[in-house]
Amino acid sequence: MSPAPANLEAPLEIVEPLCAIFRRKLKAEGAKYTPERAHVLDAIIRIDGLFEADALLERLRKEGRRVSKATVYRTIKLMLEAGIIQRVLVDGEQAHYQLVYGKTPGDLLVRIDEGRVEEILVPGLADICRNICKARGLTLKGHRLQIFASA
Amino acid sequence: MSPAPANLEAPLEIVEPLCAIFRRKLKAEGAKYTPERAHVLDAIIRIDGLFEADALLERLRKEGRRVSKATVYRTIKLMLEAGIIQRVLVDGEQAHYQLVYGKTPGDLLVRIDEGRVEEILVPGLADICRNICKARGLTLKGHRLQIFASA
DNA sequence: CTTGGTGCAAACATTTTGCAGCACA
DNA sequence: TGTGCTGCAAAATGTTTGCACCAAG
Repeated sequence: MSPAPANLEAPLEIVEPLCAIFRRKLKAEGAKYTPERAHVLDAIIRIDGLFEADALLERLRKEGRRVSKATVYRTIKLMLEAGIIQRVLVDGEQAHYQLVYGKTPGDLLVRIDEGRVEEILVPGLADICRNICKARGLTLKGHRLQIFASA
Repeated sequence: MSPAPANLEAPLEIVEPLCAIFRRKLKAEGAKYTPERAHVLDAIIRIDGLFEADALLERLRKEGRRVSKATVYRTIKLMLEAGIIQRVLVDGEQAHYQLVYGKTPGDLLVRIDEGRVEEILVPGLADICRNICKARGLTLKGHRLQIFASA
């Protein structure tokens, strides 16, 4: 799977509902917007912050949605391709994902003492990265910053 | 396993050979500096940049060292604890590691078009992170930055 | 002897895939 | 009737662990 860079530079249209983006993507490749996919998207939208495939499945089950693990993973992959969510690497154990609302997805402040992860904005960082790329004749495609801190 | 933050603030003694650091750590907990562990350390030292457990094992095998997968993983864990190497999250597939020479381990420039990863230094970034932490009453423990770029 | 280390193979956790049956145009 | 979707279970990865045997003090 691809590196899934955070903070992609291409800004998205903000106003269009995620559901519409997803449906358009599905339609574009002859796929269907099924109830299961709707449930997954719905659950993701109501999660704030990061989520894992596992937790997402559990949550769906708790809400009475009968969705299989396979469908969750398959839907996650579709939503990654659609640019609705992106992969975030937090630890080496499992993949974490986060919703990409029109906004530039943020940098992360990781509290290593309590394990919480907070999304923050580091002003000027994108410019710093852009300059580094420019100095090498490269184009910035995104960045990912994690700050580790404790009390 | 713990998050393994990069760019730890505590500077290390630079001059002491890694082998000595490793032996001291092993001795401190009644463990032994075996030939297998020496071979793993030696191979890691000669790799420049990132490596994966898998590739490390393959390399050892090619050099005629008969080391098992289990020993490679176990040795990697020991070296993580000793602070000789650290885990870097590059993609969701497998763990990557890099050697920590007395230097502060650098930030990463990831060429998404060709898959190469280059270690770079982003001046001032540690200060930016420190200020963000300070503003929240937290102590900076490290950071990790990946910049994604293409030609 | 006792302690720790090794290799192997089995166990694990996460993610992907093959397949038979289902749903809907 | 064909196309895609689903659930299930099996497979595929990457990593860890249990165990029997080996080596060194």
